[in-house]
Amino acid sequence: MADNLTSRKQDYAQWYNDLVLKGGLAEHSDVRGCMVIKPYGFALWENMRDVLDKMFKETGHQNAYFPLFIPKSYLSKEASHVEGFAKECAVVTHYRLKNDPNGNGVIVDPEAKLEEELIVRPTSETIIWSTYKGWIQSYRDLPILVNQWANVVRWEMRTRLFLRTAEFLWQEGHTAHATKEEAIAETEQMLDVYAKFVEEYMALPVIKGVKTANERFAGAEDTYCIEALMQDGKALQAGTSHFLGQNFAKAFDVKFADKNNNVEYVWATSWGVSTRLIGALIMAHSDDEGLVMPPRIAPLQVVIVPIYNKDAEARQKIDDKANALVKELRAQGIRVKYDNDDTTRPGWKFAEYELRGVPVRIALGARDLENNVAEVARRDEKTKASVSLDGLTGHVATLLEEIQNNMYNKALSFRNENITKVDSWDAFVKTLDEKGGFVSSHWDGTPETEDKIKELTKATIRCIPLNNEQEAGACVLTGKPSTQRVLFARAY
RNA sequence: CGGGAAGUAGCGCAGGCCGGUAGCGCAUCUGGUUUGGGACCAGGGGGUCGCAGGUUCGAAUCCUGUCUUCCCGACCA
Repeated sequence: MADNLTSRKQDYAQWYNDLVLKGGLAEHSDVRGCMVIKPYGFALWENMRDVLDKMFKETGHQNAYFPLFIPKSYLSKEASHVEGFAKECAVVTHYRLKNDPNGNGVIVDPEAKLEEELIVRPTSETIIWSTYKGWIQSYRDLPILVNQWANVVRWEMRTRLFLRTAEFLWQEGHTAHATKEEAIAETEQMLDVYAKFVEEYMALPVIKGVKTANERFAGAEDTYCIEALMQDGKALQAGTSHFLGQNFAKAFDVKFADKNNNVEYVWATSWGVSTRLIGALIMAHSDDEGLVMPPRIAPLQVVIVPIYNKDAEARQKIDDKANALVKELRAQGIRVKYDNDDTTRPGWKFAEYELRGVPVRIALGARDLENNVAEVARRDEKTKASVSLDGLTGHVATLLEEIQNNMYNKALSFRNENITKVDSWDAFVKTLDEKGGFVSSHWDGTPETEDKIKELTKATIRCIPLNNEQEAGACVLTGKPSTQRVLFARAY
């Protein structure tokens, strides 16, 4: 059914919006560019957050919390950093309101102007490095491996639910190291953590790579990224991990004495993923019937729907069996709900849980009980099967894993089919226009050529894949010599 | 910030050109019948038509301003 959903073919952007809104994940707030994440959407984020948080801790990190506000002057201490963020910062200029003498509610009290204006963090490198200065004197204070879960604000011109909002939730890891090698290893390790999370939990294959100078984080020496492909053929950066060199240590004068009593600047990394991942999840897996959640992070993994009839006794039997199933499934750690709300009918519930992307649905009626079976439907393939009630719990647990794998494999084939090697300019443009996806082409290595290609095609270099095959070739635009292919795509 | 579209009941929309007591579908509430893919019958409730001015005897409708949202661009996680 879902006759009120826009199809992907009709209007991909509208389809995405419909899913977010009608799937109950989020809605627009009264504040421009900001969204309300609804309980179902937040449950998804919590699941993602919990898995990531565990992975961070397993790799030796601790959580901390730094302020929302950053003194304006801090941002300007690192030149390229300020250049990257200055245009999108919200600024706090006053600390008090007062009653409008003209009776129009409240106004900003002009006498409460801040001596130094505060910016609302667009990211926290500056406040954190000014803090780290006080934490680090000796090599024995290193490394510092800290993460924070926070909200940040970037005043975007144009926003889209989850993909780009003025305020968003994320985590930002900020680490400090004694050596360059150790910092680079940390950067790579966290990229691997992200890739593992996105692939194994979100069922979304990614390409690990390095950004070109144009696409690099403001203030980084190197930006590593994971890039994913959406169903409309556009790429989406799913996470980034930055090797910051000594840029912030120098900007904030953070030095340490090494074992030989030499004073050196500290090496830094930062890395983050945001609620944008939810946008990636939606656009990679969902279909024209609604959301499709990967079981491992789905807020609800299984829903049981009773098929009642007039017979009160039969109804009681269904309830009893369903409640027993819930108990068994919960004991297996499966997130399950028994929806015996009698104000909606089964067909309505089927459509509703499809829209919300619940991986497995179990329907249970009097007829099933007589035959000792249940109807088990899987969301990813939209198939139904009659399954014996004996051992149903085990069946469901296996099915959830199968759905997880199937979703990953589907996304992987799609991704692989949409990486196209292209060696001529005409084919490059044609591939972008007609097929989309990643275009693997030679590039002469200059920012000028990258800019020119972006201007002509709107495609950017998404990344230079890690462990990229070296191969002599000619730049797709300029014909100048090149040593490797890079991945171009139009991107979110 | 440029181009386009739109704001009328919780949601989706009609009405607007041609000013005259605000309507439809869904949802909601009550009662009943139902329940294997978004049930049916009967009855009920819900609106200062985004906001602020103006024109007019009278404005959802005409005029001016303003705010918000969506789409397409520029910018970006």
